[in-house]
Amino acid sequence: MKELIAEFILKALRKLKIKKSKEWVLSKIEIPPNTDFGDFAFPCYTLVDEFKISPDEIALLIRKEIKKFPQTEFDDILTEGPYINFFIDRRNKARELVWEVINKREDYGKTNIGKRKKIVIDFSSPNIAKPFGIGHLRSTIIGNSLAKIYEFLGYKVIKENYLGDWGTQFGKIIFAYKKWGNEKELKKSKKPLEYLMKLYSKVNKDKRCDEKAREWFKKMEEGDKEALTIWRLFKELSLKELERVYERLGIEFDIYGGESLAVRDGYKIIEELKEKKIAKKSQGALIVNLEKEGKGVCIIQKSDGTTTYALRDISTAIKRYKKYKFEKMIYEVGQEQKLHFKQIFRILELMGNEWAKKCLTRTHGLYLGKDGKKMSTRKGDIVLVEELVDKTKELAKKEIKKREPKINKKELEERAEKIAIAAIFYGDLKNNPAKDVVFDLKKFVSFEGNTGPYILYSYARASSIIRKAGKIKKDFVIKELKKEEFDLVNHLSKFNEIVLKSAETMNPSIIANFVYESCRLFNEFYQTSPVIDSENEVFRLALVESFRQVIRNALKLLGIETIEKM
RNA sequence: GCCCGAGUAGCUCAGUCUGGAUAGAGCGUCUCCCUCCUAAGGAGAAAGUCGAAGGUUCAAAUCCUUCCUCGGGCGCCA
Repeated sequence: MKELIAEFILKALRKLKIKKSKEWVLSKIEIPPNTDFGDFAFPCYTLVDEFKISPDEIALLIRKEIKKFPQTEFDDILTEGPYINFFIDRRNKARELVWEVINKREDYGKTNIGKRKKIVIDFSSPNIAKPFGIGHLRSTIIGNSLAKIYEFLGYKVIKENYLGDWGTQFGKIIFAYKKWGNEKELKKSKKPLEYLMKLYSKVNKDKRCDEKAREWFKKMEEGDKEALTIWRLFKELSLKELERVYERLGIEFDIYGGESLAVRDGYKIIEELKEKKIAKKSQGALIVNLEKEGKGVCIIQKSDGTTTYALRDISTAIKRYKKYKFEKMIYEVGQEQKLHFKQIFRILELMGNEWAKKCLTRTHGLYLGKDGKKMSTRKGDIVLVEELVDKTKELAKKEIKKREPKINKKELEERAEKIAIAAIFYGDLKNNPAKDVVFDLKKFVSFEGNTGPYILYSYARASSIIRKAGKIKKDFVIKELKKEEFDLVNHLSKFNEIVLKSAETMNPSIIANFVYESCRLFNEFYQTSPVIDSENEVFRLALVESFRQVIRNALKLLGIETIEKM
């Protein structure tokens, strides 16, 4: 369509003795901000130098020429100030869109640009010495969404949960456990991680424990039996709890990796780094100095001989490349780790790994406390993911009961759970990942406006119409197309380009915003245009069905499930 | 000090990459709409020096420069 417009404009310009290339014209054609203005527009102030008259007059002149050409593609061509606005055959567009969505179903919006090339996504990756707090929720939700987006585009995605299961913090916990804890209490405790957590915060309060913690960590690295037995016990308990949460959230991984698996190969890398003279000794530690490149200093091995997470990350990256030969590897991590990964990628490159440039980070902002400052485990303001889900779920239950007092218990539970998860996932994903989010439970749990429940509610309304109307037919004739109908159609037709853009920018919020806008337009349509028993019933039903399909497809990419009733 | 982010309505944010029509939403405030497919909804109103100043351009929230504010990072935490 754009091509055709460009040709018309070129032809008109030629008549008016102005020379321009087709590329130039194409680059100037835009889509108006509002469908009232038309479907495509050509701005004429781009031609003031050539014409030496006002842009409004240029628009009139060009339009006059175009009007002379025989054409059937456009419903209308109008000028509005300096713009020439083209109106396409909207009924035709509506019919095509609705057919396409209904025929393609869950494949609507899919492409195969990925061609099964591999993308490794490292996400969630919680520190398992701590309970699963909302600090790790962002990575979990965003990473999960990115994985689904790339899969939708035909990539083979490998989802890896790279557990923080090694390091000095385990030394701390072991020390604290040996000093203040015991196995009986740990096993008795319903939430063993909370028990460990108490020990952890106790040990953090006392700086004098750091030395002991490092000693215990050193023992772990040296293979000390007692240390490793305790460590294994903790890891097992953590994993159990984590898996339960992941299941609730509907999140799956292809692989549970972990730093502990990277230690052995780490020693080989130390040798390589020394040999290639990339790393050197400094103050007793082994470091790679990247200060000249503005990337600071990276510590590879501490002065007591223990490994660092930098080393383990390098080791893991190499192992992954050997295994997958990935096209891309994305680390979904907090922004505070940006420098760390810059260092890792650079060191990999210095080691001669060409593929280092295929590694990138998708960094997200932090959840901040109400004071606008970082929330920290140490301050004790940790919010557990399960607690958050439970609280949100309680609220959802209340709302459901208001509307449906007689609902049976099983259905209530299921529906409330899905609403809660939608609220939490959507509440996160609607934000640009790069930005910090102030954590406000009230906002998370809010069900009005731009929220997960609003989306689910809109969907449920649409489903209700379909339920009552019965079968959808495709043999409709659109007599008249209302603005609310076309705006919805027009918006739904952008789904594919939205998915591509969100993949390109690794930003699921683009899809979330698309979903919101779709629902807003649907609700407007819902309010103004009765479906059942209307003159346009067949078309409107098909449109409602298209809306449902697109929302389902889009929400799936965000890791959110729809519900039919609300 | 240096390096990354961010600064848009009272609050929370879209829009900035790729400059163009009246800067959009939600929450909150005010006014309407359930004899009608789910009011967790819709319509309308009030509310903006787009952090500041320069610059580029026919045109700047958007691009460039400088500055200010906030957050994060910067050698043995991850």
